Amino acid sequence: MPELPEVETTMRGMAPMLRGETIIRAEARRANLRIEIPTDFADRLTGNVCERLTRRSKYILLHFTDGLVMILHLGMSGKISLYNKASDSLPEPGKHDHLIWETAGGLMMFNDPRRFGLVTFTSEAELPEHKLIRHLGPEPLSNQFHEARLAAALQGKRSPVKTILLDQRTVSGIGNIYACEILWRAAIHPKTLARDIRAEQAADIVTHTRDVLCEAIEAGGSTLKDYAKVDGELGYFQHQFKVYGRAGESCLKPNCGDDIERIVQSGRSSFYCPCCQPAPE
DNA sequence: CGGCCAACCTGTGCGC
DNA sequence: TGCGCACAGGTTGGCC
Repeated sequence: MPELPEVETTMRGMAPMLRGETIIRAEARRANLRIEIPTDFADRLTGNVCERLTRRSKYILLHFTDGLVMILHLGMSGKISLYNKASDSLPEPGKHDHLIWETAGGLMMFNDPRRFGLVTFTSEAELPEHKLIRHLGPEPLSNQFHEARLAAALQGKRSPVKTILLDQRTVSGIGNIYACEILWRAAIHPKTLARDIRAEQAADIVTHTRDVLCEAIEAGGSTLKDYAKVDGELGYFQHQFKVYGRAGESCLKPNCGDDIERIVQSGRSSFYCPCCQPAPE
């Protein structure tokens, strides 16, 4: 489900309830998600103090004072629910609430119907070389992601440019929705072969990647304000997409208005404007 | 190595 | 109302 902006928003939403707080109770309500849930899930967390939260690509990282790092991925359908003990009524966990952890002031649940999400542990020292982390490419909002780097990744590749953007080794955190949004903004057809992308187009992709992700994070941040008062469900927020999911509707570029089309590329939907993003020969 | 596809799961919405 | 199918925002292992 969530791509970088949703994961960032989720992490920011969790932080106030967790930062500097001791986990007083934790529970794993099933043995596995996409991978096995550590059997010592509750033991490793209980009594531990969460020092800070960070995000790497689509992974949320909880850093504890004893050097433990909890790696959380929301998969396709993962959500975090937050409950403030002072103001919210605490619910009974439902069918898809797989993980629960609690501080003095709050309770959090990880809900994931499709179970493509995961939770695992590592240590601060081993984190950079962790199997799930080490292959990840640059963060799209960091200065490690730039035109030359993208151009190098596109160089000579026969895959469509969209496939390269979805490859987390190229740049980490872009998913199907934002790949569509980026290519629409950059006026590049999703089927364009990576090797045919010109230098200025690569530069456009970098710019539009930053813009669209930043705008979405801002939109998520404003959603968060509404959540602050009530029982919160993090991991999903309504953002206005310009092209994703708009098949048959009008292109929103000024003076265009052509109908958005949907095609399938390696099993995933791509949405594009046939006028603004002309097909490669 | 490059590139494609199935597989992992459940839920939802649609056409008949 | 029920049934079957298509589809959903991620990742990875296996195959050619």
